[in-house]
Amino acid sequence: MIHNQPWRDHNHGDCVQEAISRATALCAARNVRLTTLRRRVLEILWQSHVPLTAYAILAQLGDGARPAAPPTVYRALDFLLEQGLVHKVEHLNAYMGCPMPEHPHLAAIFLCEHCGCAAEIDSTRLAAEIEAAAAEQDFAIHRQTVEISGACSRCREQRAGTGA
Amino acid sequence: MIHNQPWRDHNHGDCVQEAISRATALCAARNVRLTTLRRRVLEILWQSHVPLTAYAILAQLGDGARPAAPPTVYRALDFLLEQGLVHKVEHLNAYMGCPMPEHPHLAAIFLCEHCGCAAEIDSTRLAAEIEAAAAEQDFAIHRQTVEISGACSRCREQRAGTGA
DNA sequence: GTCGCCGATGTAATATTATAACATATCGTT
DNA sequence: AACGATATGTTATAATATTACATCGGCGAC
Repeated sequence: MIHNQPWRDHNHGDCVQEAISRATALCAARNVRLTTLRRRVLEILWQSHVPLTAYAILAQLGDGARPAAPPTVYRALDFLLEQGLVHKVEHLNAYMGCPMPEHPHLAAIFLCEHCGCAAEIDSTRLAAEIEAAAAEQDFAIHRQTVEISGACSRCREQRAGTGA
Repeated sequence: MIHNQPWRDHNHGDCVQEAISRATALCAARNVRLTTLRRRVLEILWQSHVPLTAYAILAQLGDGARPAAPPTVYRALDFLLEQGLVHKVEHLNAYMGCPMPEHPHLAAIFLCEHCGCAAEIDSTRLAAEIEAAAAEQDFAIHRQTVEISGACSRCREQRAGTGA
């Protein structure tokens, strides 16, 4: 199942709104604090489907005068990662909002190298294959990363059109 | 298929020897140069099944007097990565030798968080699932990363034994 | 209420990972 | 030997992330 296809038209306001309301509900249910700072970081990440580096977030956190310091954003990211509200994109050393944070899951992330967009899919079969491989060697899974970089359909169409 | 299970007993000398001889043959066949420096880096990586950071390699490259400079090792790694002789482990910002460098392939890497060992498996079905997911959304794959961190069988047995 | 605790944030310094830019050396060919 | 191409050395710096300690702010105990 594909959870978002940023390279297809969509009402992005819905993405943002839903992400924030889910995060709010989830933190309330878990009795953890989605503070102003943490919510701001989450909002910044949801401004687009392009993953942002910690320092890109920092730049936006600065209140005009001076930018925030690194630990500020790394701590907020730590919290959001723990709660499953964001994923780290290892290929980019960047971070993105998770569209389905309610339950832990295998996040397979497709990354377009041209437009920078990231889409997360939830593939039951992919997860099952990994679990099977782990079971085969008696390996206890703690954390998984699946990232696929390449060219999304929209970018490929555009490039095909220009003969590129 | 599991290509190496470093947490099971094995004659590690065989790993090293085979890796070097395959690399040598492969570079000869491709008419690219496995220079002394590049081979040394590959040998350092094959000293164990624990992935090494670039700076850990650097420290070993130093000839006693002063350590080598970063570009030295990063350039060697670039070459080895291009030739498929090593993989980057994104979870660790580290590098490991590839046991089957002859053909490009999906490297699914299992990482033990206790002993540090890394094992690469080649799962046809896992690769097929990823290809299917990509095809479904008309995505052209360029690069893939699959990493599973957790506890290997040996470490789990040991910890079970101590009640930990 | 206010005292004290604890989690969250601010701040300064520094560690770790990676690259850019340019100089020098080495190899293979002519 | 002269040359071009590839590889390596060297210096500086960029980009990513963490440590350590100070301060703030909410919240319960009393």
